[in-house]
Order: sequence, then C-alpha cells, then structure tokens
Amino acid sequence: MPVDESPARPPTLNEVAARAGVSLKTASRALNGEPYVSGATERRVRQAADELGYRLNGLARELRTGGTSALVGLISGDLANPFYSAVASGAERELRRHGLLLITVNNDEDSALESSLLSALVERRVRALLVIPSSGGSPIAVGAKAHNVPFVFVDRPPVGLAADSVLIDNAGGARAAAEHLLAGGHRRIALVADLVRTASQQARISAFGAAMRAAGNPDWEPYVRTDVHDAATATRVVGELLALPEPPTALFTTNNQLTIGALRALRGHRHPPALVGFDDFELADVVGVTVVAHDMVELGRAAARLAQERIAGYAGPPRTVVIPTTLIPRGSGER
Amino acid sequence: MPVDESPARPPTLNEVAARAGVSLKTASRALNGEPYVSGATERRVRQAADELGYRLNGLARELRTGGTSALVGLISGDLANPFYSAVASGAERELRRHGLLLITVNNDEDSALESSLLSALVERRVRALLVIPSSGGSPIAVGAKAHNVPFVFVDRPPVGLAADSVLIDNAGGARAAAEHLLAGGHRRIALVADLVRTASQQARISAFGAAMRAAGNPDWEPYVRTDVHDAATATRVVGELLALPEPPTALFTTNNQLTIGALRALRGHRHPPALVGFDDFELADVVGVTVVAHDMVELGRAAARLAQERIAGYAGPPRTVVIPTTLIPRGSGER
DNA sequence: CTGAAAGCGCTAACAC
DNA sequence: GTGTTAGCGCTTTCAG
Repeated sequence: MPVDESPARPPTLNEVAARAGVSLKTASRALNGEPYVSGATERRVRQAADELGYRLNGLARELRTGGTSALVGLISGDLANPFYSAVASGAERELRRHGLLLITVNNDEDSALESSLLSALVERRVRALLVIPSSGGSPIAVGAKAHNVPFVFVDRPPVGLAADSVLIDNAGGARAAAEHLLAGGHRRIALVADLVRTASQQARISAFGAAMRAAGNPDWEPYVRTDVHDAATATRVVGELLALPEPPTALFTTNNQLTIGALRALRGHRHPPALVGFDDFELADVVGVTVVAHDMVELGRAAARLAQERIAGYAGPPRTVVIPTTLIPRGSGER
Repeated sequence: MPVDESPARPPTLNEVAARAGVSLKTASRALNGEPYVSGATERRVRQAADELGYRLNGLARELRTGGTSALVGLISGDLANPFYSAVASGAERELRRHGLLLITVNNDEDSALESSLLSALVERRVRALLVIPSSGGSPIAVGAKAHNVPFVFVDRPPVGLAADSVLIDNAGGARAAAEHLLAGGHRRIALVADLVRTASQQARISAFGAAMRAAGNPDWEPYVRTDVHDAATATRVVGELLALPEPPTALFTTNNQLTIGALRALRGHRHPPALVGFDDFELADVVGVTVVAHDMVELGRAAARLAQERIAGYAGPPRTVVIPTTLIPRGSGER
C-alpha cells in the first residue's frame, strides 16, 4: 500500500535502492528488467519503488544514454485545420508504434515564429522533425541542414535542397480537375488558389494552367484569383466572380478551406457554377461536392515512417514519397 | 561563417568555452544573457557558439534545474476528430504564450493504452497533463492523484475525485435542444447518443430525458439509441429509426460525428425528421443544421490556462470552468 | 567580472 | 549476481 503523501520532490532511484537495501545500480537493473538480478532482489526493489511512488526520470536517462529524447516534433499550421490535424493524427499513430512521442507546434503561418519553434524543439533534442513549412523558401529549409536532426518535409518541399519529403500528387490532381471540367464542356473556369508562395499551391496552379493550355482554352485566364488564404475570403472572392458580367461557369478551388468558402458563396444560387475542390473534406459527400481526394492521414504516416527510418540509422540519399490523388465525382463538378 | 560539417555529436558548452578561451561557467553566463559578463567576452563566446553550431541541450538544463521539462501533455482521442483537434489547437496556442510545448497522444479510446501513455508522459517529466479520458471511470483518474503532476480534465470529469476541469454546459445544451424540438410541436423525438460511459454523454442524455419528463412527454422513450460511437453506425441507426412503422418526427444527436452520420441517413428523404445536433461543425451552416454550439478551441485554451496556473504555483482547491452553449437555428431543427 | 568544484538522476564500464 | 566509479551537459554554489 502506498504510504507517502505525494512529496514535493519525486523520489529518486537512489532512494528506492536505499529502501530496498541494495545498491543504486542493482535497483536500476531490477526496474529495467535486465538479466542477472535475482528474483528476490527484483521483487524487493519493485516493492520499494511502488511504496515510494517512484517514476523513472526520463530526462536523466536520456541525458545519460546519448542526449537525445524519444520525441519527434511536428511544425505545422493550426491544428484546427483538418488538413494539419489529419497529418498529425497519422504521424502520431505511426510514431507510437516505435515508442516515440509527437510534439505538435503551430507556426501560425509565420516563418519567424517557425524558426524560433524550430530552435525550441532542437534544444529539446527531438530525434526528428516533421515540417509543413509556412512557405517553401522559409528559413526552416536553410536551418534544416545545420541542425543535426533528420527533417521530413510534408506537402511542401524545400527549395534548392534535397531532403526527405512526402508530397501529394498536386500536379496530377490539378490536371485531373482541369480535364474533368473541360470534359464537361466548360471554358470559363475560375481558379481560386491559396498563397502562391507555397510549393504545393504553385504545383496545383501551374498544372491547372498547363491543362488549359493543352486544351487550347485561354478563357480561364481572367478568372484567376490567388493568395486567397481563408474560407471567408474565398466566399467574398467567389461572390465577386459570380457577380461579373460574364461569370465563370465552373470553379476550381485549390484546398479544402477555399472549397468550403466557395460553397457558402454558392448557397442559394439558382444556377451555381460547377465546382471541383482539391482536398476531400467531411460532409463533401452529403453536400455533393466533387473533389480531388487524397489520404491526408497517410501523408502523416508516411512522413513518420521516413523519420523513423532515419532515426533507426538509414543514411542513404533523401527520399520522396508521393501520395496519389483520386477525383471523386459527387455532382458539383458534373453540372 | 560556419565551418564544421554537421558533426555526429552536437557540440557542448564546454567546447564553446574552450574555443572562446573562457571557462565553462563564463560561457554559460554569456549565452544566457546573465549580468556580470563583459561585452567583449560575451561577443567572443557568442561567436564561438555560432562557429560550432552550438545548441543548448535542454535535457541537461532541465535535469539540472529541477528535473522538469517545459512540456505539457494532452491525452485525447484521435486528432482526426475535429473536437479533439480543436481542443489541441486552443491548448497549444495558450501554452506557447508561456513558453510551454504541447505533446499530443492518442488514447485510441482504450483505457489500458491510456494508462501506459500517461506513464510515458510522466516519465518525461511533463509539467502538467490535459486529459480527455476515454471513460469517466478510467484508471487515469485514479492515477492522477498519485503522480505528482497537475492534471486538468477536459470535457469529462473524473468520478469521485475533485480535480481541475473544463466542461461544456452539457445539461444546459441538451435541455435547450429538447425544449427547442418540443416547442416545434414534436413528441416522438429520437435520441442518438455516443458511449454512455463518458460523463459528458451521460449529462446530455439525462438532461434531455429530464426536459422530456418536465414537458410530460413520454413518447420519446422508444427512440433512445445509445453507445453509437461513430458516424457510420449513426447512419445505420438513424436509417433503422426512420424505417420504423411509426418513425420519430425529430432527432437529437449528441455529438458532431453522430450528427454527420445522421445527415447521411437523411439524404434524399422526402420528409426528413427535424434534427438538432450537439457540437457545431464545419459546413453546418451550408447544410442548414441546427446545432448546440460551443467554443471547442476555448475549451482547450481554458484547460491550458488552468494547467499553467498550477505550474505557476497556484495551490488552491480544484476549479471547474464551464463553457456555455448556444443553440443556433439553421433550418433542420425548425421543420 | 570570472573560475573551480559539485551534483541533478541516471546508466555504462568495470570490478568483485 | 552485485557494487563502485565515472560522467552525460548543464547550472548552482562559493571563491577569487
């Protein structure tokens, strides 16, 4: 039966050893299940530990065993965005399988903050870092090499730097969306995109444009709207597009937030334009939105896997995993 | 200009001191911006640190300064669920203001796993723990007292144990939903609820029942369905309810996942029953779903605040913060 | 202003 | 099987 009231300072291994009447090292061996400890001794030590409410000090152990922790960091945007939280979910699951813990920090889409968070995590001696950078050219990419920590870039590869990355097939997905709308007979197709400075947005935008050019359709060009960064702005921008004298007959939104914003603008419209969105989202099936879907949880899982392999010692050249996309027709893209 | 290729072992403060030609302690003072260091010395040390690519070892510092980290743990269900990720988002933001980092772990709704994760976090000497327990009576509540770490319970208070908690006004919200539907003239009102073993579900269910009794309406009783734990099951259960010879004319779903599942079942129904859902969710406005809304991000923020105050030394009695709810009529609850 | 010594709690070597 | 000694990288005494 536990006796002590929770003390101000947690008990140390030394105290456990003293109580069990053995040496420090023997206590250590017993609690770590190492061989060469007699059963009786082990039992005595365990009991002493229980009585004292002893908990191993992971900090001390990690310092001693090499100065690295069992922690992996994830630097991303706000977890309230389902894209980031899906990645976090997949990463956490995979890491847990290897006894690693995930620290999540929010860069607030600000690269200065991102750098300082990076420092904080490196100081804590995380074993690896998963990063969804606030921008492709962000200082984080530069810092990555300097810190002696494996980096895995998610969704947005660093510019001018080979590194482990997990990417979505942005070009393929955007092309599929473009071709789907073109096949539906559309010509005046609006493109509503997020911050152009991120590599993933760039890839989507340029692949979309390429598909239009390949089809010999220049009519989309007046309807490009970029750097639309949240749902509310998307609602406004789409509203403006629809109010044009010659409004677009179709819409391609390049991420889930923009698609949702667009939906708000389309509500109650008698003849809404066709809509295809990049990223699947909850309720897209109920609302009937055609999307370019991909497995966001798998994105996180794959990133964690690459990180884990680096931790386990893989020292080969950087690898890139590409997550495929699928166009799911649900009505909005087929009208 | 940095010279070294990233070395296998990160440089230590000792090496920085040697390079700068000062003692260990002086280097420490210089880098920590302590007073009583001459400007010239400080500059020399900083330069040496830069050249070596020196990064403070947070593990060692924390061990020396008291064996606690700057980490706060959050044990919850899968972050892919927007409820949990919203809480994580709010908590992370608030903690960051105080220089604390958030470690998120997923209990997979399994209390055995939850206990082991708890141990892992305590061993890492987290400064506080935010917990959304997998169940009210889970062992975590018992363990909480034993560990010498501040606990904050989110959404689900422990049974038989006073502890810092942040709760949603479950009873008030459920009552509002019930009264709203009753005021609409409904009598045969179905209740679709999640796992009864969680305190929050219990509160919602019993307040709903109490409101029905208060209104003298027993007609809801045949339509109670509990322990519906995911959207897919909710879809099936609601489908079954609607197929009854005398189907309910209204539906109350007790969390976001169940509401979404219900929506799938209602799709394409000519005369869908009225629907009120607990928890707001993305696109609820577009789909026109009446909900009992509350600020989930604030839930996390409030929890982090309580934790931070404990860390800062507050030693008073446990406190409970209740987050209010608002019923937002959007159409589905008014038909 | 600067330095030497001690030690946070633990584990790795090497005795016994 | 068990104990002793050292030391992970840092900060905290306490002397200069």
